[in-house]
Amino acid sequence: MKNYPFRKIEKKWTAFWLKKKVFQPDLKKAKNPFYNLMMFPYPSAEGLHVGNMYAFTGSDIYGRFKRMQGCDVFEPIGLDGFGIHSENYAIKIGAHPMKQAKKTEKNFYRQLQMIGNGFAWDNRLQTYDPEYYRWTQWIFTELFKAGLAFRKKSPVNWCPSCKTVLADEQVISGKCERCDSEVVKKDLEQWFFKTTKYAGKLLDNLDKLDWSEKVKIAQKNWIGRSEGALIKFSVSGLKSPISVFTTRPDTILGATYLVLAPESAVIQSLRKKIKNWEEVEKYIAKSAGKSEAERISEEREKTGVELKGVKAINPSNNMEIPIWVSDYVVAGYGTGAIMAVPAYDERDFAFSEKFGLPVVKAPLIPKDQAIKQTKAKRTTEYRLRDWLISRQRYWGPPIPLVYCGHCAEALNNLGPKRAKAKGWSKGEIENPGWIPVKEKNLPVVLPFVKDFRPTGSGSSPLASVKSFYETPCPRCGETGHRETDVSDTFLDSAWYFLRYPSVTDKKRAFDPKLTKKWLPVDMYLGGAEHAVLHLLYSRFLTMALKDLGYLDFEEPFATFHAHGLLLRNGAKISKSKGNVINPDDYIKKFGADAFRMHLMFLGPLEEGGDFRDAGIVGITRLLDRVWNFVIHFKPRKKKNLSPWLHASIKKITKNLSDLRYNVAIAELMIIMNKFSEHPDEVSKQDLETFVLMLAPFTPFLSEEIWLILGNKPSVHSKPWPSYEESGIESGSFELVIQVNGRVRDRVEVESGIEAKEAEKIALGRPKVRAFLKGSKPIRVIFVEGRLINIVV
RNA sequence: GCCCAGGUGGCGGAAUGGUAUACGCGAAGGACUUAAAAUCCUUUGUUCGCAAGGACUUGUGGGUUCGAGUCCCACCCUGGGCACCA
Repeated sequence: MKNYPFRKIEKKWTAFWLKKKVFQPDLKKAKNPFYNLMMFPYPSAEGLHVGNMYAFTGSDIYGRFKRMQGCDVFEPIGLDGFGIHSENYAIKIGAHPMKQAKKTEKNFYRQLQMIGNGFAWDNRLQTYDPEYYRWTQWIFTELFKAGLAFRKKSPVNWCPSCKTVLADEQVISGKCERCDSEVVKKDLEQWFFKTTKYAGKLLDNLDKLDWSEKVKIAQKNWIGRSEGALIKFSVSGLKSPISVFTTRPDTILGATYLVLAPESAVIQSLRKKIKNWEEVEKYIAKSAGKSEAERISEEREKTGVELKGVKAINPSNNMEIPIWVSDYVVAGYGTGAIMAVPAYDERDFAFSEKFGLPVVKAPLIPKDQAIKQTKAKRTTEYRLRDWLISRQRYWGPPIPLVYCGHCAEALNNLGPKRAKAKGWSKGEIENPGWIPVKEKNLPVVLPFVKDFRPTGSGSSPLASVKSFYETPCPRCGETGHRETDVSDTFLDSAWYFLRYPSVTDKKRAFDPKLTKKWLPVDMYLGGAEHAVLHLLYSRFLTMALKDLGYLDFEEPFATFHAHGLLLRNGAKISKSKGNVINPDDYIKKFGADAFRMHLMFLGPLEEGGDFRDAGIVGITRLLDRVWNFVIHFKPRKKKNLSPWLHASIKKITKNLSDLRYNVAIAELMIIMNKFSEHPDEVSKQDLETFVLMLAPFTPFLSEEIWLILGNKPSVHSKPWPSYEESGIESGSFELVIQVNGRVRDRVEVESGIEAKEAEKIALGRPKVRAFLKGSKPIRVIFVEGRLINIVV
């Protein structure tokens, strides 16, 4: 038995496919478009991670399956090369990210070529390419003009190690998503995208999406809808009352004090009345300096200070109640103020215990009445925050806005109404002095800056490049000052799937005709870790672009499936554990086909798998057997498909649709085992059917043996084998005979036999008689084509 | 604490309420070989038995059912997500 010559074969077909553009659909003429998307990688200089290959292979198999089912499959790939990840790596090795990007790009595309995916190479894109980020910036200006991008000073997440602010979604359990450092709160003025505007839609649409359930649930929790009411508590001597948000207006009789978040503006307005102001101020300052982790690490031991000298009135019973400040109340949620009901809320109870406050178990009153009585307003609150989009870093698309003092003044003189009439955009009016760069002047090119490292000063390295920031105002032409922050990498990846079909379009971000034809994405496969990052941002951006009239759909991904985590010997794969797998080594040693198939055989794609080197020989054995069987194959007279194969086709087809590739591979092994047992009974059609079903898993080998069998390439554009239900039925089956639910005997019988006949056969069997011991059956259950159960 | 997913041989894992342990790895024995590798054949859940055959077995304990890995209840464990969001 020979080993199949994978090196030769893989080289040969890579060149052939490229030359013939087998996997490059005609995007304009395609009749049956199917957009098969996988999450594009962040290219690190270490090269393609085995986890990437696991995900890409899983996605590619599906794409190949759909292609054989008659779809024009579009399977693009690109590089998400802008951002902190690439930049931090460049810093580490002392290279410049701009130069480093070119190197990693070459290496990545080399590797992506090797793994045997059917990529549409003509449509690849890189987020750091000015031809790409030109349109990322255009999206920014469009959102800005529509009032969906705005500047705001607020306490934001700051990563001291990455020296930049981060979005809420990028803080994982109080730590930076990229470097794992503890994130602190800083009061800074930053750019945001108004994701909260779409909170309701982002949540409601989830029910309509065909997505992995766990991802939908993660998004649901992250958006976090709460139905409740705003209740006003008046404060003596204060004009405006304190408004609190509660989901439990029915508990209001038990509200014995109010609590304000330390950042609450209400505290400042009460300043003159507060007798212990110094103490209060000290507390506010102390909690401002705390990191998220610190607040949590104190084991939720409650802290706080009473605002002495001020009292609020509970509108339900007109009782005077004290007001406290405590950091257990979150500033950015609701109104940043709560009514504390220690009798019905654990957290309030803990606070009361600590400070000796009364716990009044007052009766509950019906919600509606409570709302009426207190003249409260029903509202819905979301946990979701606006997307903090600016970054004080170098390696990203410059935010395409210019600050102009003259325009700020002009706007002030005009007033908002006249400004609007004169054609000032919503964004310009709401963010005085900020003017978007005109479309024709995009991209704002990221200049080459020698010292690109983050400064830590709260501004990006671009802030020290005069030739960059000094620029004429796009509106009035006077000297303006460019925004020197760049945008979040996640903005690049929030729209890349829109760009793929239109990569060659120099005039628009995306061609309307191509977009209509190919989008939304038909099948998206990627990691569940992006549930509230990339997947949420993409949905937001699609909704925003739809409202701006650029798209006619509001959900970007019709179907999304999350693949599981690839482990190694039961442990997570990480550099620190030293168990990193380099796909290059395995491809060199076993071939891309064997490596692909091995990865897919480890377990169900959506559940992940445990990579063990030992197991790969099982796959190479199979492929060697297939190879030798084909090269020695001499078809006998028999031409038709063997009847037993119908059931196999059915199983494999179903398993591919369900992404249960491991089971499909097992079935392919069973077919090969049967071929080996009775080689003389294998018809040419049998073998070809097998090769067709093998093709999505082992594209190179399959193409070669397809040719050896006398067919023209490419096997990958041939129709998927069909089966007939009638072909699955055979003349007989094995009847299982149970006595009291336990299997006692089995016997081959004619298919289609009926209950009475089966009973007669069963009762005639000596084994069954032995178990019956002469007693008569009280009940007989017959399952057609399967079993008979005799109950005594 | 809350919300998901899961717990099946030595290991990865199969199983529309109907033959549990498919397929693969590993292991043991044999064939070929001077020998080894490769390959091929046989065996391989536990246990009692010389055997025929029996008993037990899908995290634990209950339940529904003629029949439960699968459905229901309670609990234990593992992995993931959220975490003072009122």
